[in-house]
Amino acid sequence: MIKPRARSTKPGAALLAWYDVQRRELPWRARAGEAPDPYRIWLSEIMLQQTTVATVKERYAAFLSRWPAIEDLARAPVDDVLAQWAGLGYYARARNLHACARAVVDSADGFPSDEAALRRLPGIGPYTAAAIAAIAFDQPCVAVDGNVERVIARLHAIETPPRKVAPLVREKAAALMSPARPGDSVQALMELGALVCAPRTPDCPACPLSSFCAARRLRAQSDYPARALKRPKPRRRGAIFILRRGDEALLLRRPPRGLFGGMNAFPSTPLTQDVAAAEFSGFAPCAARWRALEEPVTHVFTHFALEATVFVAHTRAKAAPSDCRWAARANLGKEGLPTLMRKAAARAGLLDA
DNA sequence: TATGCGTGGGA
DNA sequence: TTCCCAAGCAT
Repeated sequence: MIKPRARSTKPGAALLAWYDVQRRELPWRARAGEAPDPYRIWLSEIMLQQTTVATVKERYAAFLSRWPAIEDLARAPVDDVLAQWAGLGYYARARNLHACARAVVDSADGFPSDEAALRRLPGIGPYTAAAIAAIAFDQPCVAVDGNVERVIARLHAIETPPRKVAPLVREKAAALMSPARPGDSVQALMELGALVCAPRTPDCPACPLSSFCAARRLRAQSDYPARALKRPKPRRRGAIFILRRGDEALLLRRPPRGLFGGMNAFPSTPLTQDVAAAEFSGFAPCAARWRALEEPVTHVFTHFALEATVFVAHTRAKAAPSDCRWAARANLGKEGLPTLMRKAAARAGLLDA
């Protein structure tokens, strides 16, 4: 008795057939048969770096509405772009986005379609360069993101540790690409990872590649991809200082780099360091009658958890301490504060929580 | 190459 | 509560 052959189709073709039916309508995604807009693809790819589709959907619409074309974005002051980005995190993305817009608009050739040229632009790394080249320009480039790595690692039961797995994943992903439809192939792999081959509970019965999947044969889907060992997240303490001048002005500063680089922030202890309560006063922006609010604000970053005591003081001084500026309280919402700083402002009763 | 860099949601 | 992690990049 000959076993019936389940693999009637090649995996790459099965993947595309699945994508043609199951693909989501996304604001930045061209509909079938429509030409993609490189500006929109690029903007979405930058926003989507380490950020969920649900979050990006909301922010993308507002961003695109404000700057409909890359020339508009290039013309805008970088501070406006950062303010619009506030709350999205990883603020270097916004600085690089703006720098990239200016570089593209200043160049005679417009938006590059070549992976290598894209890779040279600020904020565009290996994944994003390949994704833009494939999706916006239909070039045969293999974009490997977290989704693709997971799909491929399971498909081939790859045991290679995460640090060294990239070349193999890339090779296996390339084998799934359709030469006729590179953009759709790339998106299909990512879509499969997002909708079916999910990190925790893959829906294998719904997967077009299930009959090819080594991890499924081993009944060990959750063992792939091999995960890096995690280090415990340090807990740090710090203080945030909110100085009020009368009822109309607040003291803000912009950290030049690092955490919240370029963003508006209240003066604080160096938040990436653990600072004991006894040391707080040494970091206040000026001498004043600082009053500590009862409940600290807590915030969890990628690499540490913070508990910050919020201090408030009033002053009548006109001059702002060095590195700082006065901002109208009424504009606080528009200034574009990072989420932690919004929490602090809310705790002080200056913003709605 | 290992680390720093935000935030929000789901299990 | 805690953990995981989401279309990564720069240095």
